[in-house]
Amino acid sequence: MLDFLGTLERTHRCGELRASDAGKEVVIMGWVNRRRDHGNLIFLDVRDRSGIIQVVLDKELVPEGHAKGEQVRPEYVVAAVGKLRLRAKDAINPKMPTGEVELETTKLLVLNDTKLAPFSPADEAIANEEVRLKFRYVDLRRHEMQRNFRLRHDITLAIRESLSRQGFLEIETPILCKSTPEGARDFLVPSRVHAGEFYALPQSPQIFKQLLMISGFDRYFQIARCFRDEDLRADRQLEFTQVDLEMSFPRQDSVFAVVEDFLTSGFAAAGITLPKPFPRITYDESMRLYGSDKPDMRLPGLTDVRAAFADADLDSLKFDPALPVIALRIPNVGELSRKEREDNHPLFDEKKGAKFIDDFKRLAKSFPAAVDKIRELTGAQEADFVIIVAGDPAHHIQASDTKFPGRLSEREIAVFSAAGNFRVELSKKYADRHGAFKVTDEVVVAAAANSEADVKPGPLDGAQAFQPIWVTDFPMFEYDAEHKQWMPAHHPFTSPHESDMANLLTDPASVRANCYDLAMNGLELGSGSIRIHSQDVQKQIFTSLKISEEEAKARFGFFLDALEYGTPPHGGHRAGA
RNA sequence: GGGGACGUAGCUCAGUUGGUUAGAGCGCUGCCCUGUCACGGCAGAGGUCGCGGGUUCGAGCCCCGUCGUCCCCGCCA
Repeated sequence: MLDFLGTLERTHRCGELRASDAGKEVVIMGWVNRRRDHGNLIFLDVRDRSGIIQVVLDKELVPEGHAKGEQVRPEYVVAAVGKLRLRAKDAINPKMPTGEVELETTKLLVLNDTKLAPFSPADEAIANEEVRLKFRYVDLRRHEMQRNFRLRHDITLAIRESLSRQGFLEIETPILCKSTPEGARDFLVPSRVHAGEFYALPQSPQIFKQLLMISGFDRYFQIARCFRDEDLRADRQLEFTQVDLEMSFPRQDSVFAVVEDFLTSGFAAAGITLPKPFPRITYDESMRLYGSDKPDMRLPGLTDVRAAFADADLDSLKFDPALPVIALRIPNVGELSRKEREDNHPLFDEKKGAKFIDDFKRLAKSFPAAVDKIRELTGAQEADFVIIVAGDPAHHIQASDTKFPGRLSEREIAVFSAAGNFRVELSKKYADRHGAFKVTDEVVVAAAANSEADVKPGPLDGAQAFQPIWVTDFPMFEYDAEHKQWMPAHHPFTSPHESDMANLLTDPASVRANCYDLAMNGLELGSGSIRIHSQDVQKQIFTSLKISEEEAKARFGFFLDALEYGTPPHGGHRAGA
């Protein structure tokens, strides 16, 4: 028989109770996490979103309460009334935040019973995804899930506060809308009124936010839901959330300052301190130093050691002398056996037209002078694992050899990125040995522990663990070999560098974009650009993309019209949430 | 669209070369227990080995098909 709640009111959340509350008359309500029945003495762990408190039912003192405690099972909903008391010294549980106290119960109400779910929120091992989703409401009772939701709330609140403080207005944009030509497949919603026609769900608020700038809202942001009907991955969902923003009259620096502020605020809400301002690197430098446009800077970068080799050396090693010779080193990996090295071979992508030498010892025997020089250039220690990556003349990839002053050719990029990918794969594989990722794990664990308490301890220094960096000056276009045409690397509204405009038609590969990514630890956190605000430039871009006027009109018509009605210079950013 | 792994008790999983009655831990049910906190003790229930077909004297195990789940590639401007 269930009890009625009546006029009883909760006085505290379970997890909030501390030694300083001892002596108080307390009413708590929640779910039974575990029951420990000692016959005449029963302990109930009662749980709500704040945590767990031990409720004691003594048959001698409260026979009715004890009798109810005997019927109670895990996940029953109960209310317990009584006096909070300090536990005896030898009964203190240092593993629980509430472990110094317990509730000496005078009255126990059973508010609801439960069917037996296939798993319990108190379980250590978690059930498979399918079962968890079917019983989502039970799964979400788990401490870890409650903590994640809370953390997300804290972070988005901090982001809203930061952006609002910086003069941004949060504005919602339509969900049911016209299909816009972005990269992914649209989700479609059939229209009841217009049979046979469909609404599309937005892949991002890109067009809307640019329209808002044209409308004079000046600074806009939105924590926006985006929809893309593409195949899933473990870290990719059909609907996801972005922090989306756009501002008028921006310089690139002003966008960076805004993003750095909301991001550091968000991390601070998770108890992690990021140093401001974030470092910056151009796309070309990033390719040169990390072989990637989203560098992971927790480990040493790449070193071009071409100069260490005489031309004759390169010839006998069958390295392409026109391309960089790259040393990549991963600290403290130690010496690898031949078998271990062979197991690593599949991690290297030979299709990029590059080859490698991973037997540094043998290289030292044949080319001692070169190896000395490499050690000097890379600062490699005895215990470091060093691999040489170079262009393979036998494996020429299809690429133009055009080179621009101070910029990388496609073929160079191919070698750098082959080395960069290898660096990342090997870093993951030998994470235990170099230990550079461990710092991150430790900070994450510590931050998670912080977020469990209502009052957070001091912030953690995440400077070593989380290394954000701006990557700037991306190429404007990428060559799509399959369709034999130039494609926008970002999107077609990204503005080109003013100084590169002259090459738009003659030499698309050389044009840099006012476009930037924010990378952290080898992941892309977000990206953005300064947009095109002039109809003129926009037309030139379409021309170089070989998009005809009719086609442009059909695909972006209303947006191009809008550009003709007083569009301010504007730019923005979006970041995954 | 392509590739891989998996599917055995409510949950997490083991099951050897194809061989008698398919196991463990947790959970569940009953009984005992006044200081536990992943309480403990005793007893017990619980299985269409995803499904269909085949090979075999004999299939959880081998083969074919099928369904489902997860992961990866393509895809995600």
